[in-house]
Amino acid sequence: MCPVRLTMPESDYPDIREVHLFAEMAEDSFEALMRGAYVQNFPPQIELITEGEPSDFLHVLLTGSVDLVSSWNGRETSMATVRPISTFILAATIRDAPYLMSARTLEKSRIALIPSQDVRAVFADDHVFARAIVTELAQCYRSVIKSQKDLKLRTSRERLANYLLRQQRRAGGAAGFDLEFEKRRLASVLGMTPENLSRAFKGLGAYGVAVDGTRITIEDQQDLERFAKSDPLIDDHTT
Amino acid sequence: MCPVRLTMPESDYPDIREVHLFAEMAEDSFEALMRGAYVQNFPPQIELITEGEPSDFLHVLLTGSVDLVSSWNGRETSMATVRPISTFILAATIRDAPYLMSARTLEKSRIALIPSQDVRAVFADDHVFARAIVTELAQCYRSVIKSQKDLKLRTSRERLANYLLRQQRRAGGAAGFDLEFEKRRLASVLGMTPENLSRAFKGLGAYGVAVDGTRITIEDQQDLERFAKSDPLIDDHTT
DNA sequence: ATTTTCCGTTGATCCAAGTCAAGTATCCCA
DNA sequence: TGGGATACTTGACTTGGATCAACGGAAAAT
Repeated sequence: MCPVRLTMPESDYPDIREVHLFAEMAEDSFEALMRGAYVQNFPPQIELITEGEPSDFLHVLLTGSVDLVSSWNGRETSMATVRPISTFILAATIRDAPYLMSARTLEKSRIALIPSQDVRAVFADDHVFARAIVTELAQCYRSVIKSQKDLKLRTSRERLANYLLRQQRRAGGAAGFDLEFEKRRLASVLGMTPENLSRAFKGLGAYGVAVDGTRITIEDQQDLERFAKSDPLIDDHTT
Repeated sequence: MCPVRLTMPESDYPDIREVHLFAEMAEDSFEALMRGAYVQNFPPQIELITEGEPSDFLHVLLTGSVDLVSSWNGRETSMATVRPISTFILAATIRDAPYLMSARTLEKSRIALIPSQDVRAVFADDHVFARAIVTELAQCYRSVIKSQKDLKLRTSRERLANYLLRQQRRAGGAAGFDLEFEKRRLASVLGMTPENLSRAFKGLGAYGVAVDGTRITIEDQQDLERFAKSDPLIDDHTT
């Protein structure tokens, strides 16, 4: 059960380099970051960081998946899911402020930990890295705004319809595809209860959505699109 | 009715310098920014920028107030209210991406417009400015996350209770204070209808909240706080 | 002063979504 | 292979919040 801690093997460097944040930076700044970094393997369902605690490391998810959740007054909600390869809790690292979300592994995950102070030091040194951080943060900001609009402007059924279309696209665009995670978490991400998600799926049956376990088939693409009314200013998470 | 456009008078420099974003940067970078900048006076209820359009200027609100709203499928919601002196739509400027929100003056407002390309140019040149942008963006990001948690984890009455406590604090902490804007917009900010806001206020009467027009009096501070269960990870917008 | 307009409140009703409870399916593991 | 979790679904019910319509009051306009 106990995670194994080791210094970063150089074989991981290329993977990390692929992340936007580190792609363009100078080689020696990159190595300065990597020197202080660790890699750890975590089992599923481990709480990596806890809401409210101070942030000491920038995390880079190499393999596996991580759920970012927040809670208040006994309620809990899933804010986002992190997939490889990408960083998380960059904003807390930068501001040296407490985490606003807890992070929990969903499956066995391999995660690189870069000391926050190193990130800040290299930031001051390397223009290109600074620029990348700004771009990344602006991107994160815009993503949350989109998700906020989704929440405030749409009903749960509309959110699900748009989610399915986005997921379909990510899966390659075919009529049939699989959900990327279990329904209870999908419900939480979409801001509803599992029971309601079931009913929302059923409600979308009228627009040609067929569900079999985690397998989704969109039988009438146009009909669903007409219902969903996707909008790049909400649903396109690449800009 | 027509806004008057003029190059930035130097008398405005000190005001803008006060904004975190510009406070620490080198004098000549600051002046490089100001040289290309304009100041305009706008009447109330003018749409300054429109959701979906490309972003050409970073805006700095000098006096007045601006509402940031988003809409979809005929519905509209208020995402935030900007108060002087602060910038808005920084993320769109940085990413050179379309606005995700429209901006509309609420009252007569004086606004500085800094060409986005100048911001990006000075950014590359001035470490300190780059650092300030990162800090600002991280702050914005964390603000939206907090607001997202507020929305997903609380009922409308709980959101109102916490809003009142925040507003009370901002107004100096006395038991009596004024709402900073009209109720219909407050409703939209809190993600509910005006009718429901009325009822939420009435519901908070049981916890010692008295309402007279825009004047709020918190008669039993402890009782309201017990109900609101404020949490710095949601309600403290300074970290 | 009187009309107009707009904001806020209230009541009645409706709809979406959460809750509770039970039942089914599936997967894991002994 | 047979429990025993656990996830998912379904139904009945409750609740929160939206909608619609009407009304009161204050400010602006005539």
